[in-house]
Amino acid sequence: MKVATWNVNSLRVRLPQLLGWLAAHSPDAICLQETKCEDATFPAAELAAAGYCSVHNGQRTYNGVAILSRRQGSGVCRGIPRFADEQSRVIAADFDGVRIASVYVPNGQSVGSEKYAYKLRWFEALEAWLASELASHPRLAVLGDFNVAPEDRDVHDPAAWEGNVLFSLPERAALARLMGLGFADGFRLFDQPEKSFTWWDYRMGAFRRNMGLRIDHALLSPELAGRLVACGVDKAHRGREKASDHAPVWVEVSDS
DNA sequence: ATGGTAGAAACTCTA
Repeated sequence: MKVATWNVNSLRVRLPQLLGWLAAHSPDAICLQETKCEDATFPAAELAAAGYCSVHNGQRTYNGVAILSRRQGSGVCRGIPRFADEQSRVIAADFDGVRIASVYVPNGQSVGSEKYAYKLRWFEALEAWLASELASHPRLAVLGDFNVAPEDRDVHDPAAWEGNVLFSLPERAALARLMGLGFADGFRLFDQPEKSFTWWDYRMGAFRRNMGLRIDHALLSPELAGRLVACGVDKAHRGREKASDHAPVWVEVSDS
């Protein structure tokens, strides 16, 4: 079973690239973030024509998460239960005995801002929810844009980023606590190229200079981690025309 | 030096 995650930065703008990626990689499921559209304008028909079912938690202009899948999901959950949030940042569903969650953690804007405080509160709610999800779903995969680089090696220039949003210690601690529930970082279960990132700013020629951060992650419950056979980043996408500022990340889980 | 670019939407916000 191949599962991917991709912050598409507008689904309608990125639909041609998404359809191309699905045709080339044929994932069983893909988690999307920043669809930036309401459910009413979600391109379900075009995706169905490409062979994918979809579930969406959308909103106008900002945010928006979805899961596309070869087979129909069940038990769809929109948002973090019992956490009041006007922003559409979570959707989860069951696919052939695997619980998949697509998450879009708040960016946080800048350390000390109101949006940063919201990000830290949001992480606490996510952690509490995922603790109960882990207890009820042994095969749980949480994929998405976490907007946090976990370690120095996940940042092109850790000294320059130290203390900045996406790499500040409170954010890294929040992600570490969440991982402490028992999740594995799928990317680090395998040898990876040095300076592997998943996001590069559109500005200042950041991609050309590989000035990136690894902030998109695939977290696996212990049972799924034990079945993981590969994980990678499709960096090639980021160099193409009309690319998202994020590259797709994918994991391959053994079916047996 | 607080820049630069992309997207949605509506003359500005978010990332």
